[in-house]
Amino acid sequence: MAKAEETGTYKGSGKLRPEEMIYQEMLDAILDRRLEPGMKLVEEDLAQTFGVSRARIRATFLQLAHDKLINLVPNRGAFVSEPTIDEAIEVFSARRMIEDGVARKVALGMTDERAAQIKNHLDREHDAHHRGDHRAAIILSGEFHLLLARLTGNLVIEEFLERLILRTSLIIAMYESPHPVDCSHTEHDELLKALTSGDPDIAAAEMSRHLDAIRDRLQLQRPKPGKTDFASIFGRTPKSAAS
Amino acid sequence: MAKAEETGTYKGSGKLRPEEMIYQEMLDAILDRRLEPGMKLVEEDLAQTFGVSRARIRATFLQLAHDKLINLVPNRGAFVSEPTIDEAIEVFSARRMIEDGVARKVALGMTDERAAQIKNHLDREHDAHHRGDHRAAIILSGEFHLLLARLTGNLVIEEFLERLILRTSLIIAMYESPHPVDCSHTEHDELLKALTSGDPDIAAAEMSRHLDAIRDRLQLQRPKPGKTDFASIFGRTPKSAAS
DNA sequence: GACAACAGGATTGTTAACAATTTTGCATGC
DNA sequence: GCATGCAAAATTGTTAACAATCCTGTTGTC
Repeated sequence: MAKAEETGTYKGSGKLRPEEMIYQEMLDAILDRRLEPGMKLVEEDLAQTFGVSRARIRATFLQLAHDKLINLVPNRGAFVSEPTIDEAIEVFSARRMIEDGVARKVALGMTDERAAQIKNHLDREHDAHHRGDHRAAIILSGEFHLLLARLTGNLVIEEFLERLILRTSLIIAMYESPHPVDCSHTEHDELLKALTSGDPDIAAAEMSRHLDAIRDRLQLQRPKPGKTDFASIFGRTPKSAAS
Repeated sequence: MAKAEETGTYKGSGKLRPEEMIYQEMLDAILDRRLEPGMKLVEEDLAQTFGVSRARIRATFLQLAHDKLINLVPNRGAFVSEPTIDEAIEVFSARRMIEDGVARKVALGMTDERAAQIKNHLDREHDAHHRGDHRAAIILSGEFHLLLARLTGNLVIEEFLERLILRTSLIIAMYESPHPVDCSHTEHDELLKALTSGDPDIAAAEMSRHLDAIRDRLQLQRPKPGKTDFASIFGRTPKSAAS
């Protein structure tokens, strides 16, 4: 997961491994849309950019491809993933299936200390929101879900959900509605309330509602069947072979 | 997933890609325990065995490591995973969390055709069992769960569960009780009954019960804290520096 | 006899060069 | 003008050699 703050320090002690560093950098670039969906990733160029050999770039590609963040085509190369609408819907559906269970488990194992931990995170979310730091808000929003996964105490779930959240971030970056209406942070408040209610069914229901809400805020219509509509992009009406 | 029958033919048309072939072969070997947990995997040896370069073996290692089937230690090499008891328990817990949701979704979307599809698979399971084909039974048992995941229509869930099932197979291979009591196939019958009941809660409960049962049939005690008990293995009492 | 230092061998990590494939640009013909 | 075919450039796929690291067995010292 991309870090909300102090990006660049890894493992604390300054002993950073180049492998993970490159993965992180490319990850951040993809989620920031500095690398746009569909963009070709040339091995040699990246190798020179990062000052490493092509072999390492290749290994990094395998990792990113495994996380579905890039697309590896034999003999053609690597491309930043362009999740389709169907894929986007599937990711949200998968998250619902898993995070319903997470919510149930967290609700059942709730303690005062854990509630405070969640509350603390919510404060940071609100803070970022009031600062107007949109990017930090998105990242913290993802980390909220990751925190819940961690509270289940199940590393398997945590790791898988981390990947799904990354994919979600890419999907949001790609399909985000132009006028950002991320009222998401208030929904997290509701979620905390449901999680502390003690009723796992309520918690699961609230989680489902929240994930559906995120999905529904996206522009997951289908205005891209076939070829790009350049006419609307450039604000013109198509002319047939203008003189 | 390892194939239950006709192992060796891939993609039907004879156009087999060496990359996937090697992954499959190593996968089968690990699940068969021809490659035992903890065993060192030397790149050069494997490269010669498969007649490919070390680079390809390395790439295959990354895949297997990502699926947690081998362990990659920097500067030391690759080792067949030795899932700890804690990890085993976590995997089952994770599967419960996910497959509860799967069971719910399948129960809600059940049709006669799908029920027949499941029934058909169960017949194959029973058949393998009556033939006494233990290996096929284990594989088919895993594919039963994969079939349910496929019936959710969610590729994300399907792929993740496929990996978890592979891990489970390794865990079973490692912790299986000596006297195989895989009465598992009757449990799958129960599961089908629950899935066709129309009540998602019943389906989820039955799935939980089933997964717990598999786990509880394993020998997940803790008789391995520290070093191996050679004395019991060789049926002797330890002597202090025998003359 | 136990322990530390050291050397040799084995194995992984990395780099660079070469081969195969795809893409691109251009010329040719209709 | 447009499509087809060809050749060159760019890019990926593969191999082999070299460097760095780790393991093992030995030697020397206390």
